[in-house]
Amino acid sequence: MPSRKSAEKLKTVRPSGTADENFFSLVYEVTRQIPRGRVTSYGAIAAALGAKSSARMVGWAMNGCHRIKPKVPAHRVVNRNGMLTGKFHFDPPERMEELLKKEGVKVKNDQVVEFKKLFWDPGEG
DNA sequence: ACGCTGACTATTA
DNA sequence: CTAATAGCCAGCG
Repeated sequence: MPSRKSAEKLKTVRPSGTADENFFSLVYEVTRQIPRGRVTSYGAIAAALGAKSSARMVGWAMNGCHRIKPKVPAHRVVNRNGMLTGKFHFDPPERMEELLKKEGVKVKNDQVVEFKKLFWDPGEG
């Protein structure tokens, strides 16, 4: 069973009943559903999971995105302004906008162009 | 165990 | 308009 799901094992799991690993898994899942050439925000994902107030946790979950099995397009996740705030967390920081541009998303000054138009809501998928 | 930090967001000044 | 503050919750010293 638990073969790869341990992706977010970076914390030992807490039986307290708080965020738990489920939240992390959901974040990764939703992030994977982002269509190519589209982007979304941390808050949108958090809200889709019922934790709109915990947008930070989404960002924190992204911390382990690179070690997950199915690659997670974290580059498609930006802040609510469309700014690539997490670009510095990528292997090479330039990788984020590089991938976005490759998918057809224009990036200017670390910010997604026409972000409002390219925005994808997890609930619509 | 306490406190700071952080890939966020909304509100208030 | 911009700047500062509060709320969120998990990880680390």
